[in-house]
Amino acid sequence: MNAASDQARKRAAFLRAELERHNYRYYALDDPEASDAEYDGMLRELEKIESSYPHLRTADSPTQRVGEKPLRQFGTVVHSVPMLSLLNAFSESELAAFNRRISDSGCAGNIEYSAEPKFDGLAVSLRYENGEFVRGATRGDGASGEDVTGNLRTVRAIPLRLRNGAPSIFEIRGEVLMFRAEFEALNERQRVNGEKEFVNPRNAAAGSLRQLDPRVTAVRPLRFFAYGLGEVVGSELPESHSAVLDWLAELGMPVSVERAVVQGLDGALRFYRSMDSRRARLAFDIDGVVFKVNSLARQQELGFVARAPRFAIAYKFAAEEANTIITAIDIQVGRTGTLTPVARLEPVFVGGVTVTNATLHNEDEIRRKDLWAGDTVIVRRAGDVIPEVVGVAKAGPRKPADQFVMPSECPICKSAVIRLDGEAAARCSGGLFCVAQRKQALLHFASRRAMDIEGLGEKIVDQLVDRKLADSPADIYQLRVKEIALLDRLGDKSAQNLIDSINASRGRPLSRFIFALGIPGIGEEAAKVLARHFHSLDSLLLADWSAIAEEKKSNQRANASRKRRGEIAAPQILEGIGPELMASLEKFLALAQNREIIHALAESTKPEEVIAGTATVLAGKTFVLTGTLPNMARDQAKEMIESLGARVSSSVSSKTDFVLAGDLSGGKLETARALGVRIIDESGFMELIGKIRGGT
DNA sequence: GATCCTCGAGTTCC
DNA sequence: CTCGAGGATC
Repeated sequence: MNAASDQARKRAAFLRAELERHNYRYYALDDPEASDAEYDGMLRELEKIESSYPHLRTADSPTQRVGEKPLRQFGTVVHSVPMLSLLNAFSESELAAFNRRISDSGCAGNIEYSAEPKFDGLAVSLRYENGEFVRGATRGDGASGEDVTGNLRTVRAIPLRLRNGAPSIFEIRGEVLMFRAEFEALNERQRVNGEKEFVNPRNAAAGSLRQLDPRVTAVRPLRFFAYGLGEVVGSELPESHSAVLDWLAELGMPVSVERAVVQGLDGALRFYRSMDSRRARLAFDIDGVVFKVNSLARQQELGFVARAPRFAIAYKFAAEEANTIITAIDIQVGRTGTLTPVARLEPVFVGGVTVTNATLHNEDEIRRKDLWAGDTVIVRRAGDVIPEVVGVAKAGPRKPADQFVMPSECPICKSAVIRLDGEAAARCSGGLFCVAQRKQALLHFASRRAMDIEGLGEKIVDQLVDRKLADSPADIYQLRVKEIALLDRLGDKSAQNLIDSINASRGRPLSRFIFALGIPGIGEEAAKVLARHFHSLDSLLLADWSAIAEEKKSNQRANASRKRRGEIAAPQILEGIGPELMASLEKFLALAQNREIIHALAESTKPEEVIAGTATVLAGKTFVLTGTLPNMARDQAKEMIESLGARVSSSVSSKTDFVLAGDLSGGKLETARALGVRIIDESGFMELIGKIRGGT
């Protein structure tokens, strides 16, 4: 090796070490030593050396952070140790309950917790082999995520090489996020370049990390903080979680300086309050704090529930509230003619998004909260998603016209508005005469759970109805490519796609067809019951409702006496369909207009009739689903359960046999725990059905 | 007649 | 997700 090359090698090694040291000071210690210009100077010098002596270029060189070639799509990484989710607490009493559960499991005195802020970013896993960063992945469903190594390589807060003493295999779990100030600056650049701005730092971080082109990620100001470990080979673990964090910091990982060790519930509450009050002054968004039992030995004893550790909890901050002005209270007309008042709001940024509309449910609700147009109101995002008007912060001018009055005629079709005694909702009496109801009926017909016609959304339905191309669902099947292609923003290609999906919807199961008709009170469940009972559309149309009502009554009486004698009850006729729903069916099916539509639809769609015969492996069991399952869609799970003869219900009660949980928190789980209902996760479910199938 | 359980309907934003 | 109302049950 010649002298020049040897010198270059030394210089390159020096520059690399210096650059990583500056990254460390900047991102991990928040104590920069070099100026940006000095840093850039060193980086350019290193690039020059590496281009003159390509063999000196190493994978962990800071020059490799600029971003590789764009990918077609991300690969999948199976996490060697699953990335779990956390139990949540939303109130002091829930946190106290968590603390009590830990004490009750045999822990005398105050429990020591490691406390950290809960970053509002994206969880990722970083894998280091012999100290070198080799792979990074998103959390995904916890079991496997997307391979975003190329993107994470560009994040300067993530060391490409750990300091000496790193275990041979070392997986670090942490959060990728964006600082608020850097997010603002990014948005400013986006604005200047005429590109789309991001709503909040979280979305910006998520969007940047999921870029297929790492060169884009490279110019986004992403940060990283570590908070835990995955797979570790080649080293003993420290005794406590706080020691793990200290260890990560020593190895050069950014770890939040806000971390602390607290004693017992009181200490935890103090930490929570202090973070809550300092929240606005932090450089980044947090949505709560996380407490973990500090002793790793105790953690191991406590183990896991479903997919969350029992030793940790996220105590979330109360939903953020904001004040804004109601500019107007409008009326929306639903599928069944329900008139729903909606508050139009002066756009306000709350809970991470800009809110402009909020439902006010009904007239009584408006009276109860005493809302007038022009009032300044408090808005929050209830249950994390749906905007809710909490109440009046300051009354507006309140001119007589500002008070909400439910109109006496439908704002769309001018038909009379009727509010039945004891009902909360006011309804337009126009039926299919009302354009709004016709449009909603079409949308419902095409919706995913009904006939599932992809591409037939609001925009298209509006135009089809306004241009008199379709009045009822039956007309959809008569549409021609030529007609659709004339609609705004639709060419021949999209028109053909729409026709294809309309054709694909022919022959759907009878239950979907019945549901799609949109008979008041007949939802998915009732539609299934009807399909199973009548088997065909013809027999449903011929049904003699008063006879069925009679038969049902006598069946119920017979069952009651069987029960008294301790016998097993016979299956109930049309279970869940009582007098009201029968009346609704009778009325709907008697209308000549509806019958015409149904006959025309039956002609073009030929719904698949139901052949009797049911599986019974899980007969009589009731399941409730909650959260997202790692490997199957909710609907899939539901179908599977039903095909095995069990029922899927939407809320947990003492009659529930199993709660199949994907996530680890939420009302359904709380109820299930309180009632002692068995909670299983996806793998538990697979085991269960395997066992039952195998055992019978 | 009361109570518990379930389902249906409406809803927001990206 | 939440509310309200219908249905089942005692």
